[in-house]
Amino acid sequence: MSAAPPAERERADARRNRERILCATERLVERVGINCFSMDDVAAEAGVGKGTLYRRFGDRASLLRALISEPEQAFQESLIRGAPPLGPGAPPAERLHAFGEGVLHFLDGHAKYMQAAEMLGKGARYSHPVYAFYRTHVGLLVRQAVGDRPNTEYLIDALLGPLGAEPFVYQRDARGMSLDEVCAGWHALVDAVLTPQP
Amino acid sequence: MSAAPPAERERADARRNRERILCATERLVERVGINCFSMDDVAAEAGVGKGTLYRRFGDRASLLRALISEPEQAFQESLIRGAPPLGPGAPPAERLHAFGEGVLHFLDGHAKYMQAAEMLGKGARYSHPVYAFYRTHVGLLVRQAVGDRPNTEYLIDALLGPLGAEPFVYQRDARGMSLDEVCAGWHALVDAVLTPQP
DNA sequence: GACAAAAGCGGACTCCGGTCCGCTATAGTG
DNA sequence: CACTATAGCGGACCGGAGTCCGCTTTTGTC
Repeated sequence: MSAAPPAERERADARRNRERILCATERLVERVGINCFSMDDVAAEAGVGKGTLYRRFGDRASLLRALISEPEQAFQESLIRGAPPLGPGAPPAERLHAFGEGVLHFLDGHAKYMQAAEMLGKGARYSHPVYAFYRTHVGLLVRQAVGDRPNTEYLIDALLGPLGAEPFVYQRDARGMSLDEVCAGWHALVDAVLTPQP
Repeated sequence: MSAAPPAERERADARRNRERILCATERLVERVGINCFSMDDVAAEAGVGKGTLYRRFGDRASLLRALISEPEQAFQESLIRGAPPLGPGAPPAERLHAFGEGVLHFLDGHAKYMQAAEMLGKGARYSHPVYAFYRTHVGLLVRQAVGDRPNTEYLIDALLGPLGAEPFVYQRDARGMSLDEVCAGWHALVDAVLTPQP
């Protein structure tokens, strides 16, 4: 439970409260579910004032996101510097396949948080830096794989679409697809997009 | 301004109030923008009580959706019974291209409402009947075009992904794409998905 | 037209996310 | 250690979405 970057030097009480808040939130999520507690509940459970809560985590979505920022950053790290096929070294098409599978596995483990975070606050998904990061990554791999073609920019977004939390949860929970089935679909989509048109 | 189905027989005052509410909402949207008025404002502008507002339109999202239900239903109608290539008669691949272009044009005209409606209320997009309808339609066309292949279900969702209001607004407003560019992207995506794998 | 059932109405109320601002603890400085 | 500037704290407060329930209007019946 650290999960937030002590950007510069962090005051002692601030650090203490940050950790209290994150622990309290985790406890509440586990106890009553991610949508069944208010921000006041969090503040009370953490033993801090509401203002403190909001000073550190600007809103509910950010608070939930903070709970998974550690594994999320680890995943991003492994895209840039990890072992192939996720990291550099493998052929681009293979890395692209692995990227989607990685995201889907991540979602499978943290869907609750991701979905809640994506659904709060307008247009959260596209305006969040993580989308920009994924977009750059996928764009690079696509161009490495098949060169620059018309509509590449559009196709990048089309590829990223089903890697969002909301579509994933829909496929898994509403359509009853297994993680493997979703991954298989992803691979089919990647193959379709990378296959040259006649 | 009728836009709501008088499912059975509708009481006179109810009808009067429904129309008042819809008109008032439209006026407010035009005057201050879609996100800058409260439900109380609507009730006041319409000269009805808040309870009346909520009795008829269960929540804010439904109210906004009701404002475009007429053209939306017309579009759906033209998919089923309209002239080709949107309606029956054209080859399935062609109909699929036309379908996406139709949706994108519709979005371009009604993005405000669609986006607001999709972003309010959790998971609105996938649980809304309109998604099921589109899904069935696209599924039919894809199977008519290329038969039943593995992962077809996944690919249907992948095709529908970029036809949502949020991705469209992102592409148009954040990425600065023109409607034509977005449509071109859609066609490329359809071609990619329909092209047989080597 | 009188009556009763029920469909519809309206606004007070609750709950919650997010803001504001006066107060307090902290950490450098001499 | 005393002093001070300031980061951090906390809870009263606000505005808005959605609920509740007693009251009013409508409509069908005789």
